[in-house]
Amino acid sequence: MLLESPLRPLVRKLATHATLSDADRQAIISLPFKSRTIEPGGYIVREGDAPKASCLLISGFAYRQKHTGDGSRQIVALLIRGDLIDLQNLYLDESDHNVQALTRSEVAFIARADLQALAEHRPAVGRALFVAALVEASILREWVLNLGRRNAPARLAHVLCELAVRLEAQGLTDRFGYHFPMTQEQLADVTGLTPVHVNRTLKGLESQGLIKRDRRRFSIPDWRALRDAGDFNERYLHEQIQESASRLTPELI
Amino acid sequence: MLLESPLRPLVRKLATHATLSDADRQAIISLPFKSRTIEPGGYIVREGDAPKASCLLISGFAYRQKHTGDGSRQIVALLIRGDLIDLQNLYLDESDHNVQALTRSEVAFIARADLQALAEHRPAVGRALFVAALVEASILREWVLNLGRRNAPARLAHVLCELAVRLEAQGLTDRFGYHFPMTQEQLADVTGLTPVHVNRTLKGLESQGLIKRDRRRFSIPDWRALRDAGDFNERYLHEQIQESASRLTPELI
DNA sequence: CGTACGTTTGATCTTTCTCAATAATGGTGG
DNA sequence: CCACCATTATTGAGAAAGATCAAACGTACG
Repeated sequence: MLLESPLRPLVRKLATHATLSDADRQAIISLPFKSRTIEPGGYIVREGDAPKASCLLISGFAYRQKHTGDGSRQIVALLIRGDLIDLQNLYLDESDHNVQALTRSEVAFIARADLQALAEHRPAVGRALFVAALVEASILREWVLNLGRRNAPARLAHVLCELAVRLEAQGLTDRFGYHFPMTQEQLADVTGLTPVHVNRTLKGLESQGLIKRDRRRFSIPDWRALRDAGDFNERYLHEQIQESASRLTPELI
Repeated sequence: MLLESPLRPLVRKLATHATLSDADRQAIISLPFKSRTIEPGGYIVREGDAPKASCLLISGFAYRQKHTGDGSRQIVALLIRGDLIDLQNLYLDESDHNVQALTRSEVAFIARADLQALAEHRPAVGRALFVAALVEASILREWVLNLGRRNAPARLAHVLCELAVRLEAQGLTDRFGYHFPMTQEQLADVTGLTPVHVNRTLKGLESQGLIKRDRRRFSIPDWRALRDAGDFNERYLHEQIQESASRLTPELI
């Protein structure tokens, strides 16, 4: 029924938060789109852009970021396969932040009008898109809490937990953990810290046995311990799928 | 045409981000609702709630907040007249944060089904609600940047600038400034600082002539100076209304 | 095998927090 | 109107988390 299509990850993403019939799924997959490959560091959206298309991430990783006037950078969202890069620009006419590829990424561009039409004709899809926007806002609220009220070890642990859950929902983890190719400098921009402090903190988490690292691959030997260290409660992710007994199999890398 | 109604502020709010016909406006104002008064500190929404109604702030001030496991608090959004308190709960089934009244507030509760129906039958209204959610996310991104990458004086200045712009859009400023009845402790929970540091920082801003204070009333003698100090650029608020020549008249309190 | 980029480490400095006390302020009952 | 109380604002002194500066070490890759 559902043929393999580049838009499959979008269906999977929307379905983690809302209910979609097979017809809805088929309609999404049938959307006309143009696919483009973006190299690491390449911009997908620029602040101030007046975009004509809405886009989504088919493969790879990306992030949203903003700069202060003096040039320091803050990453305000992490995007993984299936995430809508440009839900903002479906109805807003000027982008308020940048989106940059973390790895080589495949991006599907869908005309605003097509997506808007689909949302109107298929209420379930419109609702799913709305829900996606609401979930994104929920994640942002948790990030505000993370930055405002947690110290460096908890902040990092929290981000690593969030990634574990979101990547798992997209089938991007294996029993050894997950690969997330972010430099420590970028992790610093996620957590509002300096790269030096990220380095020391990461080593601290590792020495406590809360995480294991091998290059940019992370594994979580004891999910509960990391969750506690990061004060992580996945409620804010609003994922419908049932909690699996074990998150990541606690094995060595 | 448009009778004075408790739902008027909602129309005004939605119209700052999207275009609504008179019929749309009338339809919004005609929504059935139940109004309730909440005392300062009272909860309007509690984390974990499964709400049956969506609600909006008719008068007064409120804020969204979350707690960490060890009990410290972070305010993640400020709500003023006309703001939708509960857009989340229009389509999500479990609240991920608390909403608490800052002052005595009047809140209108609208049945989820009614608002959902309106959004479906009147695409412009549905779009306006979607846009409201997107703008809220945009503000959250700016807050993440604010908390992650700005120091205490800039953080506070930024919050005061945002309030000036948003309150002005709702007609809640006068030429002397605006009244925003938040304690320094609450301001600390907004900015991720401690109350003591907020106090010192506020005094610092005042001694530099960037703000004036009288109780919980703020005035901005030199808009440009405060905007620079707070690294504030109102793009992220996505307000359609034209920039007025002067923000707040620079006069004494 | 050299270059560029990322990671790690050390030493020192700043911002912000913590703890503690004092001063205003607003509201209340007499 | 006044004394009293609770809450909020202010100030000081010392401590701590995280930033900054600087250098060395690894690793990938042409």
